[in-house]
Amino acid sequence: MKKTTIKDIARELNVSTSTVSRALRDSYEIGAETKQRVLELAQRLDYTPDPVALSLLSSHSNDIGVIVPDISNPFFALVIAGIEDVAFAQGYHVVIYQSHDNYEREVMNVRHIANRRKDGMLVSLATGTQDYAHFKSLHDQGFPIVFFDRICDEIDTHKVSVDDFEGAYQATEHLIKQGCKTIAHISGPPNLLISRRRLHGYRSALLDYKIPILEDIIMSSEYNSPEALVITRKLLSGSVKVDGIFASSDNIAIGSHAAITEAGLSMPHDIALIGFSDLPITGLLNPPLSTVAQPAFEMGRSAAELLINLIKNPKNDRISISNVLRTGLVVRESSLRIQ
Amino acid sequence: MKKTTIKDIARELNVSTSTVSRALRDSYEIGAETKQRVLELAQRLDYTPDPVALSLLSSHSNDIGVIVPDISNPFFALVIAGIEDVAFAQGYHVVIYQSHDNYEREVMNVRHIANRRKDGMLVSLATGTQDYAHFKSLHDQGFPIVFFDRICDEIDTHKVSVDDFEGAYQATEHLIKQGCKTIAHISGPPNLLISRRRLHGYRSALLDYKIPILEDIIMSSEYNSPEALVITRKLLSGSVKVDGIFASSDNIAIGSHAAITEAGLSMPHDIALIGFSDLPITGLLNPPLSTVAQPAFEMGRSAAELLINLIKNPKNDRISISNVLRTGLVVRESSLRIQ
DNA sequence: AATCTTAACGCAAACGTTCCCGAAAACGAT
DNA sequence: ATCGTTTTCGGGAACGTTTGCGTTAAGATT
Repeated sequence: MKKTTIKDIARELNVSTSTVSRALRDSYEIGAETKQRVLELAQRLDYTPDPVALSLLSSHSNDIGVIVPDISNPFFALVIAGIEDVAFAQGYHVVIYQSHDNYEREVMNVRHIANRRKDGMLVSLATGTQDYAHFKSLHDQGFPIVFFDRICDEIDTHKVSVDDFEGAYQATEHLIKQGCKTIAHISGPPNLLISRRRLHGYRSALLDYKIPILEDIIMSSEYNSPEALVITRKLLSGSVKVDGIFASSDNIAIGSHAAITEAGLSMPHDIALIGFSDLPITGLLNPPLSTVAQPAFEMGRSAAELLINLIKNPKNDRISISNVLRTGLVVRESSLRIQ
Repeated sequence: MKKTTIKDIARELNVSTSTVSRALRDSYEIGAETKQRVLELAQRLDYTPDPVALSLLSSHSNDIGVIVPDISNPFFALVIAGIEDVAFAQGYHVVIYQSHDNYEREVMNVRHIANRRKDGMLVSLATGTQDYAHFKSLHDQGFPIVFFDRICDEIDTHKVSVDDFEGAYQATEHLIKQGCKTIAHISGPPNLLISRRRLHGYRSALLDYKIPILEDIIMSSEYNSPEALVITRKLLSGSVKVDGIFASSDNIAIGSHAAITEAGLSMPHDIALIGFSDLPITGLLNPPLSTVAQPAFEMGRSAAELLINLIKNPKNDRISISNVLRTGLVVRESSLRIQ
């Protein structure tokens, strides 16, 4: 029971493969009767064109690659859902790759995507990536690339992100307005642009409200809960007594949440806590976690739209669009002191 | 700056493509000097063989496909990590597909995998799947398939799962030993084998301990938190007062956790709660969630090993291995009444 | 010197398609 | 009857590889 090919149909009908090919594509230069017979037999034999052969011939595959650090992060899972939403509608298939925040893996993923003739790629950078040559060379050859969330300034292509500065500013400002006097920040890895921008927003808010910035209570963690738990323990056992924490992501905030509870402190009374992203679980914590909503699904949609546009109009190479999505403050009990 | 092919090398060196091909594969029938020159130029031109052409020729791709309902479920993310672990080491690349618990999507994914000449596939079934024809026909043609976690009895191939019955039995028994008298169960979708097996374990435990089974407090939910939250609300507002809940998965338990907290009830005092899977977040909840540990990573490893073995030895078609992994009870505060 | 090995390489088919060029009928028009 | 037009189709190259088989020239064997 081998897969039926165009040749099988041709042989059976005593016509050439070119005729079959044309008939299947409903070409005008094939007679109505022949067309009919081909279509019928193709139907009966359950013929589907071979994507690999097509790929070899045309140098494209109708699938797009997506590289994310980690699919278990619900934020990325949601972005991917958004990507699939528009890609699917446009007939593209999306192939997911994980870098595991590892530079070498990212390079391998990029190679795989290019070698397999994917039509384009969407990428959110790995924490470890400092060198962008693997993207640069492809981009210079005209390969469509769009960055999202964890973007970089070094490559001139379309990007979609949120206003990290603004979101961080609002979160910090919110804590200030709730009466917090000593607000700590647990940042992400410093080489990630989003980490720096959120840190910047935090600093600016404190500055604007004339609150002294204490470097001792600005810590850094990877974007995951277990490490954030450890870091927060360290923060809480430090010499400075904090009454508010702005975490650079929800995963970090979840770790902090556990550390605060563990230390027997109450939220928001002893410490007000706010995260970043609005992951689905945050509302289910006890107390529910305040956060900055990030339109993950929409980000995926936008990135996919930009990419597909890039694929279909390679000429538009010149102008690079940077789509900056708006964030929204989501206040829940973990930071709500004043009703 | 096109990709360099074997032809480019051949032309440059005034040899035939076959010579280049053989030289690159270090064939004995190529002279030492020629081999040297080819290797050198290939190096300099950064030649890499085209996987698509190879695929067309040899009918395999060195990729394996993985279909899961939802990558944002940390359990599946962990399984995939396990799969990647062994696949990577054996030179295979894993391509991830999501069925979104939708039958049609699953069928599409299967088609895509078969059409792209993937070497094999690993699948955890979608909730909606009742018909297995799309797997059956491929399997009959000798295509390597291994099921994991959400397996089905209808297809005779390798499978990896945990002892759902045993895990559920232990969880229920644990609640009984903690003094719970009225234990509810929130099950998963009934057409999933794992749901039925866990339900069965629950029933058996109650039976063995001579506790009456109340059908009114056996509810069913999809495997996600938001729906479980709603279902649990309904359970709590019912006429039967429960003092223990065994949830069929951690995602369900997280929803129940939120509902219990929301209702002003305390865990484990008013209600003892236990889930299934031991997702990373469960330990960070307040109070921490008891659960049944499921060796997700190991499950992925085992499934991948079975699949790769199947790929490399197509003859072993006959005997189908069912690897049943052991579960482990993880007792945390949400169910710990007796110290 | 005639024949046999062996080493070293080229030809061409094959994988499944598409598509550019013809080319053979059929048909009117002159 | 001759000549352009359509209409309808086939041949073959191309995409990038691998591989079975044929070929050539040198060296070894008798």
